Amino acid sequence: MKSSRNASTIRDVARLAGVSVATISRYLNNSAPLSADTAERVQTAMTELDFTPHPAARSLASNKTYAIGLVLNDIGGEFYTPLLRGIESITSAEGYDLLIHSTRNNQPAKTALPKAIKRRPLSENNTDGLLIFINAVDEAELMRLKKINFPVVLIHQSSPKGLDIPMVTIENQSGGQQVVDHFIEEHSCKRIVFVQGPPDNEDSKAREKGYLLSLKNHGLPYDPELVIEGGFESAQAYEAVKGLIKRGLSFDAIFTGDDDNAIGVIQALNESGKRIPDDVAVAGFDDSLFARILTPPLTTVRAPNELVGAEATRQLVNLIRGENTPLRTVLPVEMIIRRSCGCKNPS
Amino acid sequence: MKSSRNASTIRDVARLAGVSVATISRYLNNSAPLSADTAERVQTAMTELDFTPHPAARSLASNKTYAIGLVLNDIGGEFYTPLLRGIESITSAEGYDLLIHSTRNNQPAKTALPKAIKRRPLSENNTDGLLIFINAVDEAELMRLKKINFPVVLIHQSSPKGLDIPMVTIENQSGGQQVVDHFIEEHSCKRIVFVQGPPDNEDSKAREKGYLLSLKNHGLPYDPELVIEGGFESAQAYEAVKGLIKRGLSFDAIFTGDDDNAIGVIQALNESGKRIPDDVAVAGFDDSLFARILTPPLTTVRAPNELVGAEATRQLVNLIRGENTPLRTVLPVEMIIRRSCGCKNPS
DNA sequence: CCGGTTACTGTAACCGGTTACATTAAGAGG
DNA sequence: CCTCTTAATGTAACCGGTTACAGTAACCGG
Repeated sequence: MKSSRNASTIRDVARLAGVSVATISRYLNNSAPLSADTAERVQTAMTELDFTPHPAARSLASNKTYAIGLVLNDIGGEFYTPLLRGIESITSAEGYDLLIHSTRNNQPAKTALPKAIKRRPLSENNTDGLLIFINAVDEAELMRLKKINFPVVLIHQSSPKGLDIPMVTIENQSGGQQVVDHFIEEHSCKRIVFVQGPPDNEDSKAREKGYLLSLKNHGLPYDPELVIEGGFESAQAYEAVKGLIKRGLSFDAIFTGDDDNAIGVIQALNESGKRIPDDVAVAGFDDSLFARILTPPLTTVRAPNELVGAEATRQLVNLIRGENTPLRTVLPVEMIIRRSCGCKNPS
Repeated sequence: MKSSRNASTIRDVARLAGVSVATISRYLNNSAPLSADTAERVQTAMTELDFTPHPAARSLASNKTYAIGLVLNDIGGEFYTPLLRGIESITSAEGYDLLIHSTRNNQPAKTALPKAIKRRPLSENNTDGLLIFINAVDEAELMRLKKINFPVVLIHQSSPKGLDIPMVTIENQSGGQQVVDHFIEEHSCKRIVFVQGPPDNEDSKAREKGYLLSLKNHGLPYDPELVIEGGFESAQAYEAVKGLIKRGLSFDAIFTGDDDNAIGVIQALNESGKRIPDDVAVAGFDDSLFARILTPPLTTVRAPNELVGAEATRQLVNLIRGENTPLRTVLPVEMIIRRSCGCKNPS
C-alpha cells in the first residue's frame, strides 16, 4: 500500500545536533553564516540520520518548486530525443526536476481531482519555469504567463508580437540559403524545387526564405510552380514530386524542407527514372539518422538539436534566477555534404 | 523576478461559499458526502475565484506527490520516443505528472542544496512510483525501494532474484525464433549467423535464445563461430561481419540483434560482393524508422514500444493504488517481412 | 417517545520545511 | 567602561492543503 514515508525530518536533525530547526534550514540553504563548529555538528547529524529535505515541504514554504516543465504538442520526431537530452542534462546539472507534458491528447485530461476543476497540467503551480515547444500552447496562455511574469522560453517558435518572450531556434534561413547556394555555385543548378513543410511551420518558412534569397542573390528567377507542399511527410512529398513530373515541369535540383520529405522525393524520382544526382540534385534538412544510409547518401543541414535544448534550458534557469537573457537566440547549423547533391568526394 | 503566486486558497473559497475549509477539501477529493446545496455553492465559489489547489500543499498534507518518475540510463535511441509517448499518454490521462531523469551523467549532479547532501533526483520523495528502464539504477537501490515497498515497474529488465518487482518487456525470444524459423522454413537457410547486442543486454540474450531454439527445433547444428558481437552498433557489426568473411566462414543468412546492427552488416556484405538476399538473407529486430528505406528494405521484427510504455505505466498506477499487477508482462511482437530475407512480394 | 444510526459539517492539529523577528554574545570605537 | 555593530542562533508564525475528532440534525425501528 502507501509507502509510509518515515524518513527523518529537519526537527530530528535539529534535536540530534542540539540546535534549532532554523539553523538546519540555514545550513541547507546557505542563507546565513554558521559557526564552523555548528556546521560540522549539523552535517554529522544529517549524515547520521540520512536526512533528505522533503521537496513538498520545501516547495510549500519557499514558493519554489525546483522543477522545470517542458510542454510540447506531441512527442515524436527524431529531433525530439536529442532535444530532450539537452534539456535533461541541464535541468539535472542545475538541480531541477524535469516535468514533461504533451498537449496532443485533447482528451479532457482527467485530473487527480474528481470534479471538473480546471487544472493546467504544467503551470506556475508545479514548476518554476516552462520550456514551450513550437505550437504547444496557445497565445492566450502565453499572454497569461507573461502577465504574471512567469519564466518561459520558447523553442523553435517566435514570441507573439509584443510579448517579448525569449526564444531559441536554429539558423533555418541561413541553412536553406547555404543549400541553394551550393546547388547553384557548385553544381550549376538553375531550376531548383523547394518542398515546404506544414503551412504554419516557422522552420519551414525560414528555410524557404533562405531559398528565395539565394535565388535572388544569384539572379535566378523565382518560379512559384517550383515550390510544392511536402508537410514534412515522405508520403506527401512523394505525391508532390510525382505531380510536378506529371505536369511536365523541368527542374535540376530539389531542396526538401526536411529529411523526411527527402525520402518521398527520392522514391518519386527513382520511380520516374530520374537519376540522383545526375539528373536531379537533392538535399534535405536536419541530418536525420537515416540521412547517411539513404541511396545515395543525403546531403543535408545538421541541426544542433541537443544544443537547442541545453541552451533553452540554460536561459530558462537564468530567467528563474532573475537574470536577463537575450530575446532571440539562433544557433548555427552545419551543412553536411554527401552524394545526393552531386559532390564526388564528400568528407 | 519571482512570480509571486497570489492565487486564491482553499480558505478564500471556504469564506466565499460560507463553509469550512474541510468541506472544500471534501468536495475536491470526494472524501465525504456533501449536500447538493453545499456542493453547488462550493463549485460556484471555486469557479468565481478560479481556484486551483496548490500541489505542494496537497502533497505535503496527503503524503502523495501525484507524480510518476521515469529513470533511464541515457536518453537516446529510436525506441525511446514511442516509449515515452506511451508513458506520457497514460500518466497524463490518469492525472499524474511525469518526471524524467537520466542517470547517464555521472557528474556529481549539483543539487539545489549547496552542501553535499545526498539527494536521489527521483525517489519516494518526489514521486508516487517509479518506472525504471533497463540498467538505469543499480540493484542496491532496487532493494532499497523494495524494502520500503515503494511502487516500481521495470521496463525491459527482469527483476533481480527474490525482489519480485513487476516488469514489462517484449517477446524477444519468440521474435528471434520467428525470424530464424522463417529463414529456415521459407528460404532453406542452413548456416545462420546471429549478431549479438551488448554482452549484458537482456533483450539480446533472449533473442539469441530464440535463435538457438529454432536451430534445435529444426535439427540444425549450433556453430559458436556463427555468433558474433555487434553491440547494437552498426560500426561494430560491420567489423564483425568483415572478420567472419576474412576467416572464410560460410553462411547463408544473418539475423542481426537489432536494426542498427543491420546497417553495418549490409554494408559489410555489399563491400564483400555478397548479394542480399541472393547470397545472404538478412533480418533485423526493432523495425526502426530506417528499416524500410534500407537497400534492400529490411525484414525485421516490430517492437511495440509505445505499448510497452503505456502498459508499464498502467501497471505502475495500479500499484500506486494498492492493486496487484502481474510480475511479468511480455508484449507480442510482429514480424515484418520485407525484401532483405528473400521474400518476393512482401505486403 | 427513545436510543442508535446516518448524513453532513466545523474545529483545529498536522504535514515539514522557511523566515521575520527577537535575542545573546563578541568585537569595535572612543 | 559604555554604546554600537555584527555574527550566530532560537522562537514561532506561516505556506495551503488534509483529516481525526467532535458535534448537530434528521431519520429509523420498536
